[in-house]
Amino acid sequence: MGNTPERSYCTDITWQGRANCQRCNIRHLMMFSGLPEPAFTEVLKPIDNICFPSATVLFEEGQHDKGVFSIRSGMIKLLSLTTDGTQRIVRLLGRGSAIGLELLEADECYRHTAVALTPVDVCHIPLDTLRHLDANYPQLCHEIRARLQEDLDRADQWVVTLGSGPARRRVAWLLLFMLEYSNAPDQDIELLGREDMAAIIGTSIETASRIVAGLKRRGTLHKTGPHRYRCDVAALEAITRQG
Amino acid sequence: MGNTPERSYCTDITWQGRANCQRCNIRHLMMFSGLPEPAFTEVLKPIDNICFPSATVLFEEGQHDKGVFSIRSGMIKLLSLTTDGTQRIVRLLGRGSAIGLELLEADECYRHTAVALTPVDVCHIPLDTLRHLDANYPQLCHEIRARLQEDLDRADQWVVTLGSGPARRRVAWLLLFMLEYSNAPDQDIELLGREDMAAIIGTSIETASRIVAGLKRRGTLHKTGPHRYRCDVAALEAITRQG
DNA sequence: CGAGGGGTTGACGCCGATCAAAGCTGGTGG
DNA sequence: CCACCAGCTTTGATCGGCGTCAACCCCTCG
Repeated sequence: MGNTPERSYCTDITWQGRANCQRCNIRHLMMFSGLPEPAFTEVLKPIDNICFPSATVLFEEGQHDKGVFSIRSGMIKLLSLTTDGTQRIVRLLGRGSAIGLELLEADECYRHTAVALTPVDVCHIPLDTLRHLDANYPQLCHEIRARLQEDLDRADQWVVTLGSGPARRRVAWLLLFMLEYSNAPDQDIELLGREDMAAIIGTSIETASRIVAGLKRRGTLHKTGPHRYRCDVAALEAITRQG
Repeated sequence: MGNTPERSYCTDITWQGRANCQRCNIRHLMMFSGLPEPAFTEVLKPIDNICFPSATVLFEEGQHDKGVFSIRSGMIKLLSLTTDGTQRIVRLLGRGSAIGLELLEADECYRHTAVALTPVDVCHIPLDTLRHLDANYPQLCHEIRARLQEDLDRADQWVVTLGSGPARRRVAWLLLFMLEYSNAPDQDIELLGREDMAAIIGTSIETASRIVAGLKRRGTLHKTGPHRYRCDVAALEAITRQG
């Protein structure tokens, strides 16, 4: 309860407990940002703020009733299994995104498995709470709809950019997306593991590795820390165009 | 104004004019199905029912202000251009689907180009009309949200099934989707042109052609009319699993 | 029935999958 | 603080699948 309660309450990675959406310092990014004050007090209690370590499975495809998560920080992958047993990553989500909104529709079960790629800080909203708000505050439906539209745009973008063309070009797109998603201050990103990259661009692990290794040799990727690399954006964009 | 006005009014392919949503014989499938009666009279006039021949471009990526279309019959493809100039088809849509809902979000421009794959019968809803209804009838937002969720599910499914694995398997998936989308009474479908198939599964035209030709030879596809083929569903599902 | 455009097929080369092995790197415990 | 280990990354060799270019065929529509 010092001078910066908004920050110390829930972006502290060690803190776990009741969410305080009114004070939330990234509230403008979150799903409830447009709700009137009464809705906040009404809804405050059942919403939990939780931190999970990297690699935690938040939920699995086909499950239900676990509720919706709103991401405060960190990155989460949504994946499905293909008929040959390998995983395919369908979307990457970060700060401000919500996952599990599909529970609001009739069948009430998750369409994907959600796994943390980094330590994540999320708010958990029980389905009943969300339904209640959804029924009483029309503004929330618009907010959710906008998020679905964003997800849809992103999914379509993946089909177009990561779903065709030579593997080299797809890697370039992926790196550019990572830069964008992580809001990198300079042009540093934390590289994904090769297995995840392969599951995103739809190639073998070895191919992903060969291409990344090539980019490093050529200086397009320059190491700045453990798993961190600075990207030559111009070079990546060039690959995006020619191959 | 005979005995079957619902049918003769607007499923007649030669008729063009005012939409009559109240009498619409596929109204239960359409976006306005949940609206109260006053909303219908209020909204009736600005909505047009239109038929377009095959290959018509309904709108193009980046345009705005043309409004939203609700599909009464026929099939429409949504496509984007890749960086190398070839088209990539992102989604197929048929009866009951809406296209252009992205206009409701802030930037108000289409994300894709929409082209009729067959003769289509659509209702055209001006953006202002939709906005007005959206603001006054909360039920409509839920209806639209459900449609976005469906589109999202379909987009994700495409990434997983049509975005990886050998070309043979992708063609099998595509044919199974076509069967599902077209609600084929028996297991007949109208095959797409090879260029469209290639743009959906992300291969060259020749590869798509070779695979389809192979399926014909093997009897998995059996000709029943011009461009029409009966599918051996079991065989396609087998390909889906093994390759 | 006749033209035209899409569909099919062949030959060839390259990209990327696969299998296998070696090199790094970060984390752990002495 | 250093050595070591496990898992991840990188690299090599080989092979099959798919893209490309080109020619031919056939079906569809007028």
